[in-house]
Order: sequence, then structure tokens, then C-alpha cells
Amino acid sequence: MASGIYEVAEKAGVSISTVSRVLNGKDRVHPETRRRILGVIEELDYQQSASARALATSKHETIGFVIPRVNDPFFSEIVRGVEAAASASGYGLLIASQPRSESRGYIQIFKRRFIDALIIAGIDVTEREVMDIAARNIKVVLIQHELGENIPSFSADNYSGAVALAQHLLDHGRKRFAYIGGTNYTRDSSIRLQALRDTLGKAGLDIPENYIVHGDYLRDSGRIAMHKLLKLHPLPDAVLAANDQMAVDALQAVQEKNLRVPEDIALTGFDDIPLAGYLSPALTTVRQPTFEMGFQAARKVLEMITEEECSQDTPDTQMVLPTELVIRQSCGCP
Amino acid sequence: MASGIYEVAEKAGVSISTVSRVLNGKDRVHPETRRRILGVIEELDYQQSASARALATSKHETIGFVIPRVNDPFFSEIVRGVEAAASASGYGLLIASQPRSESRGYIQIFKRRFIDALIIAGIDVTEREVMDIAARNIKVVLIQHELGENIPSFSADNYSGAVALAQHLLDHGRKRFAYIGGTNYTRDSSIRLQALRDTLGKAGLDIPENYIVHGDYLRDSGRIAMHKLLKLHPLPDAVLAANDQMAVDALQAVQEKNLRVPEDIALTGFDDIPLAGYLSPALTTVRQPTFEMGFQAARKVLEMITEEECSQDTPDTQMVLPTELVIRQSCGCP
DNA sequence: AGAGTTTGTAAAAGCGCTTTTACAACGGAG
DNA sequence: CTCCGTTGTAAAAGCGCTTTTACAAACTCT
Repeated sequence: MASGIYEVAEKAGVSISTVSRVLNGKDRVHPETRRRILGVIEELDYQQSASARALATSKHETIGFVIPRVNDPFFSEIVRGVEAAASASGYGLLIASQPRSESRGYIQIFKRRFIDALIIAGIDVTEREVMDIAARNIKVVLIQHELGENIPSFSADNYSGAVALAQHLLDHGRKRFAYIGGTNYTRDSSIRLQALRDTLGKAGLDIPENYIVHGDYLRDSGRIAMHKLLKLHPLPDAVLAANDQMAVDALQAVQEKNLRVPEDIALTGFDDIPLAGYLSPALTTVRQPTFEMGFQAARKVLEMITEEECSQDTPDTQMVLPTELVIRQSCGCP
Repeated sequence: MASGIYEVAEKAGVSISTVSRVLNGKDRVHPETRRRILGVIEELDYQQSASARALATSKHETIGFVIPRVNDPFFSEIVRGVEAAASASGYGLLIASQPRSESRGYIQIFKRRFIDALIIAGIDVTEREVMDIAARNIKVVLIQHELGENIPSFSADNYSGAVALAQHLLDHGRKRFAYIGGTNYTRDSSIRLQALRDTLGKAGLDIPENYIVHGDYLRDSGRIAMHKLLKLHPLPDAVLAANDQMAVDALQAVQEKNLRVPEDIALTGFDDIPLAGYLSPALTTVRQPTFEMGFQAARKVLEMITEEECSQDTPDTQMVLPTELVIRQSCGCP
């Protein structure tokens, strides 16, 4: 029966293979024939079936993307970057947004879906899992997580960012540091903590265990964490949160206790989400190149996909993009 | 050659049709055979090819989703709703986030992609465009936009929300209203304006043309709009912005001029994005059921897809979800 | 014990496209 | 005028799966 391409062929009085050649921009088609076919395609408003094409070519022109939360300002900016790069190349974007605990299942599902590549952001996958996916000829790139050298990844320079932040607070004369971490098992948070410790160490300071509390990066967890810190004696005079969201909630917690930021306690975040600049006091934080990470990661997978065709390997990438200290008022600056 | 399913069949000593029947949970398979096949599938870590399956069944288990901006807190919450409903049914989500001007191209591309349904949010499509897509047997549902009765849509009750807001400001004794609208061609903004006018009218007030300025819903456009309003004499004492983002920027503009909100000017937004609650003064606004709209829209398309199979039509839906006045401090409440 | 029914499986025909192979038709060189 | 290299097109073989059809084997019932 009239499978799309067949209808076109019939109406144009040619065979389906000729139509296919036109569709794929191949040569060996008489210009006149091509024009006629194009006309019929227009007239019939014919659209190729993506699945048939994918089945025949085993190219899907779609990249998969897994993140913990789409609605998180940090991640949604990464999404934007990925989307921008993907759509610029005519690729579609299949998104799965799932809490870390469930994302495994998602990655599993992606193995069978219509994707040429998978970008995994902010999820602690194992090398084995990645290899497993790669074995199905799906290119994998990681964002904000690093694994072996053969797995391309794009991360922000967390260490330097945290060092800059810590140093800045030291410059303000702060002495009693506290840290509100993210979920323990996430690397970013521990890298930042390490950077903080190293920097304090150089200044002859340290950070006691009970001045380190853990949140989960999400709304309200900063408040809870800060409440714990506010029970300590002496009170910390500088609190670094592992991300802006927790810092924001921590700020509210401080203000509710009628303490002042930055006078009593300096408070900083990490990420530079839009909200950070609107608070009072505006939040001093570290800008992460979120859009850039997404964009570059997508470019990378697209490159991997086309390289495959030309079978010319380029060295794998482990990109660390620079972060930037964003000084506002919550650190004590005017 | 060893097409996945064929390998499984061979190893299990059955034909591929039997494997297929097991895969699709059909009966007419001996329990013992089934177990054996399942074992082989496990052992080979076999995954069906989604495209082959889609081609054979013309079901893709994927829904497309177009929005103006993924990284906008308003829309990303809708995405979360859609994602939640889709993944709960094992459906994938193909997202295109494009500025209004370019989204047409996107919708075009979706016509040929692997989707069973398309959800369009916050984009002014025409009935013709929707019909065009529907003609390809792709179910369409609209979010935050309404068309003919035969096109299901999910919107927030903009009118009532704006009325509640206007009334609340009237109750505060405000007299000189101004409005910061969204892009002219968007319905939401004009509905809200109409609601404002109607409410003021009942109180014997009105809103002069030059007290209405237009932004584009995006960052900074609220600031520009507010600057215009601040040049008016007399100054407005109540400014309603068409969304929170513009209200937030407008707030900064007011504060930069050393005027006070809400004392000098009451200011309200619309949407209730997370940021609204963190400002000082916290923003009085109207909560939109964003997650709910996304979730219900996705449920609806999923329902439409399955109904198709049972060919039992349900009446088409034009859902208007309730909005809720969220009173904080920017209106003048303590 | 034979006829009818159910059950388990195989074989084969697509789904709508791409791609390879084959083959006419045409043109220029010898 | 024949031979050979082009060029334009058709025919056919997949891609990996689902689904229909067909049929043997195993049951039921009288």
C-alpha cells in the first residue's frame, strides 16, 4: 500500500529508489527528475518516517540526556546548552529527569531507545555502566562527573572555585568556617570541601567535624543544616554552602534568628543561579559555566557521532571548564 | 545475520516469532519455553531495537514537547510535570525549547520524528498548524493556549487570578494602577489585563493607556518597563506585572530609585516561581498550577493514545485549572 | 477410538525506508 | 559504426521487529 515514499514515487512516475536518492541529496539524479520529485513531495506534504529511516541507517539523530531534576535552575541551564547544540545540528533531545536513585533505570531504558548518544549530567554512574552503554554503540559523555580517561567529560573547576571563595572569606578576616555539603556520595561537594580545607590549612586554620553538615542540594535542606550550625558555640562566622539553593535557605534560617548576613555570619553559595543575585544581601558565589558545559558536551557527542563515520579517532576529552568567583554582598563586600 | 532477536531465538532453540511473543507478553507460549527464552535474553543482555519496533507497530512510546525556554522556572516546572507523567507510563520525552519565533520550524520537525503525541506549551500555534500535525496521527494537547473545542488544552485560570490580585490591591486602598504586560501577541497577558480592567471598572477606576507598558516576560524587561512607569506623574501606587520575572526586575528598578515597595508602590507578579518567595519584600503573586498543567496534559495525551486503540472517543477537554492568590509582602500585607 | 478443540510454535509477509546491484540509454573515442 | 565509460533509473535485498496464517501436537468429549 501507499507507503509515503511509494506514493511520491508513483505520482512522480519514478521508482522509490530515485525518490530516496533525492531525499538524501545523492547525485546520479537528473536535475529535471529531481525537481519534479521535489514538487510532488511539496504537494503531498510528504514527511519521511523517522523510524524507518533510523532502522535502515541505524542513525537516529537524537541524543539522550539524563539529569536529576529538569526544574533545578542549575540543571535547566545545562539543558539549554545541550538543546542549543543539538538543535543547531538538527538533532532531537530525549530527556529523562530522575532523582539519582532512579536514574539507573532510566539509563537502562535509554539503551534501547532511539538515541545515538547519551549525555549524563550530575549523576554518579560507574565506569562499568558507561561501558555497557557504549557497547551498544551509543556515545557517552559525562557532565559534572569524571571517570576513566577514555570517557569524555565536562566539569567545572570546583576545586579552584572553592579555593577562591575560601580565600576571599579569609581576606575578609573570617576565622570560624562551617560547610554545608551536598549529599555525601557526590563528588562535587567533597571536592569543594577539600578545597576549603586545603585553603584554610595554608592559613593555619581548620574546620572541625561538627562544623560540617550535610544537606541534599534541594530546597529546605539548607535551612535544616543552618539550624544545626546555629546551635554551635562559638557560632561560625563564615558558612559555605555546596550550592546556591542551600545557601538561600540557610540565609533565611539566619535571618529568622535575627542574625545578620554578612555582619554576623558571611554566607556563600556555589553555582550562581539567577536567584543568587536577587537576594538581600545578594549572594556571593561561584559561577559555574552551566550553559557552556551542556553546549560543549553536546558538541562533543555530535563530533563523536560523525567521527565514527570517518573512523578517525580524536583523543578523548576530559574538559574542566573554569569557574568564576562572583562577589556580591553576602561575603561582607559592600 | 544475527539480528538481536534472531540470536536469542537461535540460542533458545525456538523461532523468532516465539521470542517476539514472549517479549510482548502474549500468551500461547509454553511456560517452560518462556522461562528459557527469558533466561537467554538475560544472558545476552538483549535489548529490543526501539526503531524496528516502532516501525513495525507505528507506536513510538515517546511524546514530543515544545516550549519557549527550558531554563525558565515557569516552564521547567511544566516540563517536570510532563516528564513525571510520561515516565510513569514508560514514555520518553523529546523536548524542543525554542523561542517563539523559531518554534514553528520545530513543530515541523516533530511531524516526522518518533513521536505519538505532541504537547505544545506557551506557544501561539494556529488551529491550522495543530490540524496539520493531527493529520499525521499525532495527538496534540496545548498548555497555556486555547484553540477550538476539538483541541484539548490545559490552562491556568488567568482571569480569576488577575481579578483576585486586583481586588486585593484595591482592598489595600490602591488607586493608581499600572500594568507591565508580556509580549503583546500572547493571550495570557491580555486576559490578565482585561481582568484588571474589569475589576477596576467595578470599583469606578480605570487604567490609562500610558500606565500600560509591555515587556517580553524575560529577564531585565521588567526593569526597563518599570523605568518607564517611574517617569509618570502621578506615580502609580500599584504595579501588576504579567509574570514574576518581570516583577522581580521591576522591584529592583524601584529600589534603585530609592522608592519603597510596598509603601510607595505595591508590586505584584504572576506565576509564583520559587524566586518570588525569597525576595525582600517577598512577592505577592498568583500561583499557577504549572506542574499540574504539565502532568495533566501528559496524562491526557497518553489517554488519547490508548483510546485510539480502543477507538472509544471521550469528549475533548478544555481544562482550566484554578490559580491561587499568594499573599506575601509586596502588596502591602505585613 | 474418532472428531473437534485448544495450545504451542514456525514460516512468511510486511512496516517504510536505504543501499547495492544491475542494466538500459547515451556520448565520445577509435 | 562499434566499443567502452558515463549517467540515470529500477529492482531487490535488507534493517530488526510484529503479526497473521498455518499447522502439528496435545487435549477434550462422546
